[in-house]
Amino acid sequence: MSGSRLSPRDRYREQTRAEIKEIALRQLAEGGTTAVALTRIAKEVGLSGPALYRYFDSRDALLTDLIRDAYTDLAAAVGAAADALPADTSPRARLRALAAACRTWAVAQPHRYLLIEGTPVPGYSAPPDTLDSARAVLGPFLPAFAGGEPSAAVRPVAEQMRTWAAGDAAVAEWAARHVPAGDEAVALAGAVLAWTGLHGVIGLEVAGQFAGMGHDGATLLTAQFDALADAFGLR
Amino acid sequence: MSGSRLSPRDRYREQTRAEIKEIALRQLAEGGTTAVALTRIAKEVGLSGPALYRYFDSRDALLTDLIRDAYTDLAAAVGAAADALPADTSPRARLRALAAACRTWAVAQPHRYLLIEGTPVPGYSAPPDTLDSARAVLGPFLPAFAGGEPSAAVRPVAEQMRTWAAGDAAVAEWAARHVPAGDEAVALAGAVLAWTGLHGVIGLEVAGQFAGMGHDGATLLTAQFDALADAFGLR
DNA sequence: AACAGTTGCGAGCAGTGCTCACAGAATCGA
DNA sequence: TCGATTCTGTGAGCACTGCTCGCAACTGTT
Repeated sequence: MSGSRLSPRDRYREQTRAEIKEIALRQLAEGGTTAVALTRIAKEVGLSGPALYRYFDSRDALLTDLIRDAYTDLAAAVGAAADALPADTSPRARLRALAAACRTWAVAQPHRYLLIEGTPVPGYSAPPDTLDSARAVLGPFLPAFAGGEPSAAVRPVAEQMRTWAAGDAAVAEWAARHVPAGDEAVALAGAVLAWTGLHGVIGLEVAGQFAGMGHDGATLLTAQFDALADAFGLR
Repeated sequence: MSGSRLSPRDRYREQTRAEIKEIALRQLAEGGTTAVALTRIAKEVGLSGPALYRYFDSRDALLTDLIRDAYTDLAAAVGAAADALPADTSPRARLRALAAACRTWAVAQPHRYLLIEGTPVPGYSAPPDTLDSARAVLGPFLPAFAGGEPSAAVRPVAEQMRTWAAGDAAVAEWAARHVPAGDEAVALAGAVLAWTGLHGVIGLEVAGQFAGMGHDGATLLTAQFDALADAFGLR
């Protein structure tokens, strides 16, 4: 109970865990989810098969850890982009910047984006903190929509958000932390539409669907978000 | 060389091929792509392991066939929805109807949507006719944007489409078939944005990301497409 | 020095995709 | 009708996967 916060044994343990995850990440980048093979990881790290199970309960546990890491990493990237903006940035410019940050992160490491937002792994069940992570990513988008005046097109969504926030305390608290009172429903609607807009462009681009076509994700994204800003009457 | 268009042998062959695909589809629905196991398919169809390779060159060949089927099926659904519309349908209503048809198809069989638009299978390379299939799905969207007047937000996309169509004859021909001359660039921009809009909502919904949240895909989709119609000045 | 906890290994099980050599049946040509 | 060719199916086998078990060794503490 005295002094040392981490025994040397635990230190070593964390180190090899990190090494395992690093190799797994490389395999993921090279061949997708199914290419993450415990046996090959073990061989590469200098261990032999079953020894890996001393560090991860199962292959799914490893992947879950990678998913969690990817989420927090993406949230950090978006958060950093938000913090880098001057205080007087227009909502429209803010949306553009955040969306671009999101896309840049995803395009730089497609496999990690596919890991968190792509096809769910066959049997896997999402870790409970996934919702929190998703909220952490979308949080910086919320204030951009505060004070927005939704057009007729997106007003039904805002209406739906109102009943959602009323029923889900965690969501209401999350919205309240980013947005002045009264604007929650509109901001939530904006965030959700930003989410789908992001995924629409990034998801297709990352999956390689734009390959050989004459359009790139960047202009599509800014167009999408400019249109979204228009729909919310943002300057 | 006379009469019969299909020898009894070929008939039987096509029949078992269909049976194999049917079972594969069921396995896909139950456990995702990785759950499609040739061995179990063989057992279920009453054959023994290697016999399946008389009908499909490899597991990838089977999946490719399923992908092709899903694409043509989706294209047929969208096409049918387009044909069912009265001639005087407004562009906005047309967009809504087509988007809804697309989503209905996807939500009814999520696994098949994930198969065509989800995470690419590890090593697999898309069949060359995938592009044609994607165009077949999006074709009915094109005429809705003819005569549209793109706002500043989406104008850059239209500009990009112009150079794209100029460089890709197949795309130009495809656009010309659905839209009067002169409107190609705008219509292409609309179609591509419709594509990303569709995938943004449907992809997330089908992947189960909306589970436990207070919003449903239908209102999100119509909102997205209403906003898109606004961005193109459609009535 | 003795004890417990941790870490690692080898063998083994069940499952996967896939290849091979071989046997039987269906089909076609003479 | 007979013979040859093609097609279809089988069992054995290879290499790989995730994962479990029992046993040995090594570490840190008492």
